[in-house]
Amino acid sequence: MPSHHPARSRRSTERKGDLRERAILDTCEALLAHKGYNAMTVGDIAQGAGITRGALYFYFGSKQEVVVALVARTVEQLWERSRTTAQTDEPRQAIAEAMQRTVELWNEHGLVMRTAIDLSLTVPEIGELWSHTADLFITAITAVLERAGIQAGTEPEQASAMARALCWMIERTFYHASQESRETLQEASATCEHLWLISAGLTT
Amino acid sequence: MPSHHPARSRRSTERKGDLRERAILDTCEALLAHKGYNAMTVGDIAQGAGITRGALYFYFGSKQEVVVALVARTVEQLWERSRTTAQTDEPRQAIAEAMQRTVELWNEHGLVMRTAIDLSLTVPEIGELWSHTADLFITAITAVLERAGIQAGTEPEQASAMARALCWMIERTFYHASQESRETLQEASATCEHLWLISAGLTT
DNA sequence: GTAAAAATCGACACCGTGTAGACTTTCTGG
DNA sequence: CCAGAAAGTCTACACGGTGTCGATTTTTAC
Repeated sequence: MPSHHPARSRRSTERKGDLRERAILDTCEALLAHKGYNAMTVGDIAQGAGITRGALYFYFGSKQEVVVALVARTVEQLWERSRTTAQTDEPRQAIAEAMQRTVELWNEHGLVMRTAIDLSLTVPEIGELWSHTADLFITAITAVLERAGIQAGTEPEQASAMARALCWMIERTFYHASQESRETLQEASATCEHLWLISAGLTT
Repeated sequence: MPSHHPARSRRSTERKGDLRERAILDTCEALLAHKGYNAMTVGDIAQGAGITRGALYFYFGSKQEVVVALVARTVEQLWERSRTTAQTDEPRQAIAEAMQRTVELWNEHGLVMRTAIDLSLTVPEIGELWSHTADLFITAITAVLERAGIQAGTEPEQASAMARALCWMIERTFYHASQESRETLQEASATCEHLWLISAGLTT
């Protein structure tokens, strides 16, 4: 089994299998888009990637593992991006920028993100990945709220709990809106931004 | 096939099948609780209800249909209850009462509600049922916001859109919290209530 | 150029689904 | 009360998807 390349980044020339592995994930993403998780069969993925089922099992142990890898690939991009994004001090601006970034995220990766959310329950690995991602957002929102003067702490009416609720609001709102259209998503974003601003007491 | 009893309420003595039908749904609910939807097999349900797979297919056409019926049964209770609940004019009180009712709802039916949410995508019938339920909530929240002075309308920063976002916030927050404990749910409720109050401009 | 490692294939066993047909139990009306 | 119909139940089967295995071919490394 390939996978798990922790430190061997540039060992020898790229294995042929690495190509296939990517082809499998790409196919999986495409199939997910117009068949959905349940309808998508291991045979479909293999066929799309140009190999047989038997060969696919050389790379991944199951359909679930394929999807876990796909989610991991996407989510790592998210982490990467959020790490390299400039942090603004001014809360109003920070909120606007965060929402803008989130819209882009969902425009680009909405499908995989929705899949991740849907499978969080049934596939523990994905649940892990997604809850870690959510934690990053919650931490960021908490920081903005505190900077805007909301009392720090974990009690129900303090920054931490509020940030969590706002995170879920954004997740769910974007989840639904991203199934519609870009315009819907943009409007949903405006609404969320507005509610975030109000919650932070920044409406004067 | 039984089911579809629109107006024949008290026709003859209760059919034996009605008993079985309820037994099937009860078993399904129980299995859902400690095996989850995917792990639960039609054979499991039949066994739990004291019949064979073949007999179960007399009542329901598939596992999905069983779960749809279970969700429908639960959701009808919700509708029933929300219809018979007193409406309060004073916004602050209306919000407090709504949140209290919602906590009770999730305490009693959390499992089925989470299942409904999870399957909304894959089972259109359930998606229908749940989105209708959400609409009831959104309408109610919208009314409260307007009464509290938020401008009516469907633009991103007006009552309707805000209500939708708040509804998703509550749904998702309760979804997660109800998996933990009653205390967590109660705290989550307090946070949501706080955010709802702030959004309605009722914090003076 | 060759031997080990990587990749691929086809066949198989297993399990869950849904259907069919025969059989039994329960109701209903004369 | 009893015969025919309706309701309920069962066993057996066919199908489709999953995951495994051993044999075989291709690629890579020295």
